Amino acid sequence: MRHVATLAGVGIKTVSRVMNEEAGVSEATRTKVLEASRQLNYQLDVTAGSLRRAGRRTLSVGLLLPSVSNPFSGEINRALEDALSARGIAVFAASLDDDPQREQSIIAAFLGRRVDGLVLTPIAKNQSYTIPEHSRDLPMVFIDREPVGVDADAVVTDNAIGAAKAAAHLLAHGHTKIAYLGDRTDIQTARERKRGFLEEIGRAGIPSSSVPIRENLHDEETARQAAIELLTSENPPTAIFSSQNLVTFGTMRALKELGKNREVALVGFDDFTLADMMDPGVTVIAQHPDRIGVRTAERLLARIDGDQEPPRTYVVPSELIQRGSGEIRPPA
Amino acid sequence: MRHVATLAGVGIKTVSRVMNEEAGVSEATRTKVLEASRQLNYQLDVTAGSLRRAGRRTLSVGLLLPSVSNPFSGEINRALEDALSARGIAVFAASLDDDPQREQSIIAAFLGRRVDGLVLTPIAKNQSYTIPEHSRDLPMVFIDREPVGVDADAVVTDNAIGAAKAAAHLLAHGHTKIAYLGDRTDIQTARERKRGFLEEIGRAGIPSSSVPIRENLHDEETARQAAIELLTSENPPTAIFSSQNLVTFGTMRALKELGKNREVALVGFDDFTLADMMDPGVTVIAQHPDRIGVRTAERLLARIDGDQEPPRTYVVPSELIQRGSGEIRPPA
DNA sequence: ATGAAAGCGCTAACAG
DNA sequence: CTGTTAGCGCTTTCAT
Repeated sequence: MRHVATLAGVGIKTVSRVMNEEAGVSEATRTKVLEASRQLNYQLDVTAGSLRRAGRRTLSVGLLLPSVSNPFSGEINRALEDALSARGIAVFAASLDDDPQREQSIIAAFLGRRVDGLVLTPIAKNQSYTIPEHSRDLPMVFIDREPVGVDADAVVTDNAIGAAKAAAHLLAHGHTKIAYLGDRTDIQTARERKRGFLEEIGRAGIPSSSVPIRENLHDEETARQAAIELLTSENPPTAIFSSQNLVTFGTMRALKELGKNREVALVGFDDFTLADMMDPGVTVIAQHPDRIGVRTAERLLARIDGDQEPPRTYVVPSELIQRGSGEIRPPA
Repeated sequence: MRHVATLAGVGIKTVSRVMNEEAGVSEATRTKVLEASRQLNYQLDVTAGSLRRAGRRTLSVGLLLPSVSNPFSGEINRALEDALSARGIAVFAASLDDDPQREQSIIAAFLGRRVDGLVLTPIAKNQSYTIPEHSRDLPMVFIDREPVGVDADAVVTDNAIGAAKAAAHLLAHGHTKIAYLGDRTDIQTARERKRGFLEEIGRAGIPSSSVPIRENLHDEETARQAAIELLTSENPPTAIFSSQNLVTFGTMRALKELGKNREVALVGFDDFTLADMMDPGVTVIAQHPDRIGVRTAERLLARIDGDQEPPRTYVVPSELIQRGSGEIRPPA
């Protein structure tokens, strides 16, 4: 920057003004500076500037995801990127893998980079989210989980309502024996989905004690086994609601293996690629990770910009997508 | 840091040494400093340090992807994260969307953050990759594309060999009329795949002029239409090789619509989730984005560490995965 | 409209 | 083994 100033024959502060597009520079000097910086291939150093910038803004935020390779996370990452890059904010993403220790060190690493904000997406099992005391005033938005011990915004899917929609849909198609296949009970969203599902079943006058429930299914294989057990029991369900993608996949496998994929109805929570290409197409309660990401970005930016409203939780509605599997009727 | 030094009753440099785990600090003072930093919730500022650090390392790298929401990109991103975080290096990822303008501004943004290296993943159509002259000596690794105009390492899949394997597989199952459905011809990898495919066909003594070829298919819908045209022509192919995921999806749709999914063989380039759940399971030439990512990280770190070897291209082998669709035999 | 000086938090270089 | 000084590239503050 000094070099540019010298070459342009102006003070260093003028160069700073031009590079930051601040007002109060005559068009003539602006041109001079721009020309000089072009000649020298000069590029403003964002990080160096952060050292003195008001509020020490680094123009970067940290994003904690289950894994950057997970499709749901990817969508959120992308939506966030789009919203934040428009403001010149870059995002550091990191994968948690449900490992509390990893979580700690990632948060520490992000704090060490003085990020302007944090987005936390603990969709899976992880319980901790121990934000260091001293960074409680860092702008933060939680996704899919109500923050505990921190005052912060959250953006969540209407898990209970979505699950209730699934139940209502199956009930409307004549099912009365609908099984619930769920994720680990220590996951808040899983509990919400179960609650919504059972409440809707209850509203239909069906005692929840008669609902086949299998929980703590954490991967395709355990889900598949649970589904097979259910489906081969003496009084098998005529429909299944699966609370999460991997559980849905496992259930699909079980149905196919047993040749029941066209007999037993299935509604899964969470959409996935090629769901419409399955046999039959899989009816799902779709979340909208893109909208979640957009809303998250909006809240994070508001907080970064000094919004002092009391934190609240924003709900992004889910959507029932009919593709065939959820419209199968029970045998007469 | 000054505060910590004062509290611990030591010089600021000693604190720096402790925080950076440098040698030459007595255990006693080390403990004192650590205790003080704990009391003050002190966390080393990585970016501030970069200002004076040898080589001005920012301990961050930039990653340009087609889109962070694309599964292939996600895998690479993840592998990179794992390898780099072990060295305390954080990664900025950004999505290109095949937009050369966006590419330019992202590179500029990364340079403005003084990243220690760049990984460029231009899997798709994008042609430009105009790296500014002055950053030619920045450590850089290209993925899936030989760098043009820059001396840099590249990590690629064995596209031609993989495609040849697909052709050989179909030939071995008795097919002689195998169609090629390909992506845009301005994409290097697409050309490579076509070449490998046709060469293998040629080796079998089949004139390439008799091979039905449809190219410049850039999404599911155009691929679907092309496949339908081919399959409803007077002399339809008995097998199809699709050069890329979206093309494979479109082809699958076409086959299903025409009720030919169990008659016409299909091998797709690139693996995808639930490929085994299709009817029939889809045989693919799988790439290994994780291995690509690992190798990329290894090269990037080597360059960052000063490796001066002449740049070269590293090939990661693809793998044929049989799932049913590729093992369909032609009608007798 | 422009610039000079100070200093952000840190590390390199050099003392001691 | 430890500390002092200088200065990285920038923005703030305050002059002019």
